[in-house]
Amino acid sequence: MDDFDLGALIKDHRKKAGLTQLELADLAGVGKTTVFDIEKKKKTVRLNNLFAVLRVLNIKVEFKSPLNK
Amino acid sequence: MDDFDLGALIKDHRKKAGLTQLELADLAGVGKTTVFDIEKKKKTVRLNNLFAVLRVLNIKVEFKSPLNK
DNA sequence: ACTTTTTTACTGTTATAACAGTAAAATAAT
DNA sequence: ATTATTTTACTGTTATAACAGTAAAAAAGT
Repeated sequence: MDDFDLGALIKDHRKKAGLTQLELADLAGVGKTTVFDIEKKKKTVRLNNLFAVLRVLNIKVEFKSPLNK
Repeated sequence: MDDFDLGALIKDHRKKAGLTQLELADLAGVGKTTVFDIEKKKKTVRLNNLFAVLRVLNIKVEFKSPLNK
């Protein structure tokens, strides 16, 4: 669940969108270091910053449990 | 995507697991304030802390995009 | 090969998340 | 209704994420 390489997913989508780290950072309203950290799988980033990046790249988040499945 | 009430989901699962905020916090290895903040939809929590809580509650995270769908 | 762009990596500073402690509401239990 | 438990809310302190700046390494373009 947690070992999933979210950084690679984001990098891949960023590339396909033709964006540099800096451009993505600007669009998401975060610093370039934050985008770099996220792609490098840093786990201590703030949720709102990650979500801001995901929003730009049109990546949606879903939460699944044995209950609400 | 972002307006989803994750706090309510977590609170619901915690209740169904018969855990108090403090117990969940201890199990997840975070402070009680963090669990409180997460349930109150605070968006600036750290990713690793949120994931630690989700792990205890058996809630999985999925990332979906128009590409990898 | 050279130039330009991008990424990686490190810095010092600033803002703030995380935390334990406390106490007052709110809720549940007897 | 009392008591006990849990949740909410507020503190001050500490740890660290975020940030811009810089520069070197890597990649892409000419």
